[in-house]
Amino acid sequence: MPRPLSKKARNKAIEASQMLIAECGIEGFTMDGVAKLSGVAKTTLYRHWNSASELLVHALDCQVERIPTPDTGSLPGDLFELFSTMRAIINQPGTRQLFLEMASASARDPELESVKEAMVGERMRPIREIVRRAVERGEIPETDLEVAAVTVEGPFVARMFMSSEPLREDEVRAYIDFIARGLGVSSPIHQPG
Amino acid sequence: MPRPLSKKARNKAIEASQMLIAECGIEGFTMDGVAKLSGVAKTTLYRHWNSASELLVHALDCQVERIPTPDTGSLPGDLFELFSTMRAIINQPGTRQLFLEMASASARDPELESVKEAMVGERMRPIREIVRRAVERGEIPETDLEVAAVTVEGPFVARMFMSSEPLREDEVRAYIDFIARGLGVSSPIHQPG
Amino acid sequence: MPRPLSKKARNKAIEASQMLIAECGIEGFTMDGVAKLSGVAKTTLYRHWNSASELLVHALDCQVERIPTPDTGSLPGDLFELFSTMRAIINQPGTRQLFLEMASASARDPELESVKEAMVGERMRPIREIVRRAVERGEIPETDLEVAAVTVEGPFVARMFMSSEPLREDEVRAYIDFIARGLGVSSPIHQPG
Amino acid sequence: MPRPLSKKARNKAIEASQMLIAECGIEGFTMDGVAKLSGVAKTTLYRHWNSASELLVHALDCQVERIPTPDTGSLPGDLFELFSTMRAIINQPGTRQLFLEMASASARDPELESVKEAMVGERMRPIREIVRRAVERGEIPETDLEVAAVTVEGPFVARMFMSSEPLREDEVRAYIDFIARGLGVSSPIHQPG
DNA sequence: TGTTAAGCGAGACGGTACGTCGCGTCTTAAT
DNA sequence: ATTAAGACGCGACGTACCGTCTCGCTTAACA
Repeated sequence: MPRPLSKKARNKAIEASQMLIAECGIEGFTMDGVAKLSGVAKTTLYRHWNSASELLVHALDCQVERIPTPDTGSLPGDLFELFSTMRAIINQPGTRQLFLEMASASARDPELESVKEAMVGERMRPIREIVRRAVERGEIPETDLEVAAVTVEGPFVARMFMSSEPLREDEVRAYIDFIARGLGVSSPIHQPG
Repeated sequence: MPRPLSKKARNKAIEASQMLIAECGIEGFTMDGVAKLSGVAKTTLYRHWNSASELLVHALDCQVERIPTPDTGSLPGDLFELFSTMRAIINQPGTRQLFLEMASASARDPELESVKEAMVGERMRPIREIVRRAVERGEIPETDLEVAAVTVEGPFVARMFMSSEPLREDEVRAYIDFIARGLGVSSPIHQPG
Repeated sequence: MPRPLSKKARNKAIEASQMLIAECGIEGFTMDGVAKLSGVAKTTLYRHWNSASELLVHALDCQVERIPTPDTGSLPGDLFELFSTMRAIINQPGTRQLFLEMASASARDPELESVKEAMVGERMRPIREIVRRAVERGEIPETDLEVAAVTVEGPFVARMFMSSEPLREDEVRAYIDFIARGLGVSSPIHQPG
Repeated sequence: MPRPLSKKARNKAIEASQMLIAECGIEGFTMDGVAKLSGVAKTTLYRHWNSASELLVHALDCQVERIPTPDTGSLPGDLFELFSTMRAIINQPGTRQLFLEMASASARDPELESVKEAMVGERMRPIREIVRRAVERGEIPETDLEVAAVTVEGPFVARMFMSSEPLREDEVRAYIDFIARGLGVSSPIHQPG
């Protein structure tokens, strides 16, 4: 019966958060700052998000684009398509920070686990889908989808985790070659030179 | 010309820092905390390190475990050996969190980047060595060592990133199977079915 | 033409206010608290009273106990009777605190002055009456009733102000002896020694 | 060994508090306000005083002058002297508030009890002294000093408690007459018109 | 006997102050 | 002259009430 949490306040807050992050970096992100910049009262911010880092994560999350699941008919094709998109996104400023931020925040605060779950799930959904279809097509042997998803995304996650350098296309190709072989796919796409 | 900065204070501070990190995580690391725990005055801490994160970095840096590089004669054997050690380390309570926090902290604070680099590098060194030897033995075709290291590490990093469940041995085996195939190894240690 | 402000809500609010004050003191009195405890919406509270202190005042005002004026035929007898009742009230847990908080709150907030006036007035009325009758009986010389009331009340107020110890009966007797002499009464009820 | 709480900060804070109270009333007294006005950090304020009301009480306390103990040779004389001074002080703005504030604060917070004790004790010391000397001189019969002090100050405390009107000289005279008779002193000072 | 304007519950909202925590600097006394 | 101890200015944190607002729902007086 009462008013629901207003989308207006919510959006103003998120927008202000993103502006603040853009201007001052993650370091400069502040609840007081967001409140002042957005015109949304601090109290209200805390009504919508439980902590500063929760809003931070959310604001970053909203900046990251959704990835469509490609369907080229072959596993390597799908992977190449997917990771090309992914590469563009990962190389956007802030994306890497989002993932790392979120990972550590959720490790610290169990309440954030579900948020992370959703975010990670959303990002990893296409991979699972691609692998599932490849199995259905008989392109690769039956596998535990979960393990497969982890192995497929593995190199990308590791790369992101370890280096802040932008991901190059040739790296993507190399990873896909590797993954395809690992999954036992018949014809890798590898096109040298 | 007066007394130089004392090593005693320095060591007490580092030790206390490590204890604090172990107990409370990176989040719980505090100059006041270190001062109180170590008995070294805050003034002194700032004389030795210029900021909180500098000391944090240093303390973590001193803590990076040297993982011995196994040498069983076969790539899968080496990997299994290595990741068994790794698994023990990763499954220690707090390790996962430390890694994740490290990651996000370093994304925020460029000063931390160097330590993360060191921690990551230390983990990567044995992998590079193992792959290099496998190539020398003719067990696998020539590869870019850097890419290989990332692909090998990949599933483990991704697993750690995604799930807080302890890593099981059978998962390690599955990942190694996958990696071995991905690297083009002739005879994997373990055939499914 | 529409519906008038409902007495039901009004009464629930007042009752809840009194409960809140009884439990948490004036300090603990809160519009949110009253709303929650009474089930009356904050909106409604503000429709009935213009501010928190207005409701507080009203609730306290409704609570002022009517102390019966004793009539034993002698001034000391009347006083003893009156202050025995008073003693019982003052020694109730919370009463002292309520009075003191009332006093300071009214010093801060002029809106509360009127309630305090009411509370004080109600306490003074029997005293004035008792003294008036004593004068009529010729028991004591003519006096300014206002001054007399203050002097009679004096020791009890001061006692309450200074000490949180419960008021003992022998103290009451001592004060009454003193007061009776001060008022010039012929035969005190109680000779020391 | 470390720096003691600095008197400079302390004094600046008290002064600012008094200015704030003078300008905005007790209602307008605020820790943030004091911090801003004084240039003393809020943290430091809380290092010196445990709460806003503790500083408030202290600041008010510092505004109240110390009362010298008169020694005219007779009880009524001493009382008249004392209460004339007292009257001047009580009629100063803030004094009444101080007493009431302090009383309720100490009733609420046991930690303040000692502060109140000190303040009240300081104020009541002259009364006890005066009565003690009157007993020594044989001017009045032996009495329990504590009870005597309460009865003497009674009317004044009650007056202060009950009314915010300034205390008039004729009231003081009336109270002293009353007190003198109550204590059984031989020759009241009463000088009609 | 509807109609309808107001009362009502729930609680979100913009504010302001609270009291706490960590940072990095400073001051003091004691080695 | 370095140290231990810790006070200091700063500024963010997350919480508590305030008094206002916006919702649907209910209800009593009028038409």
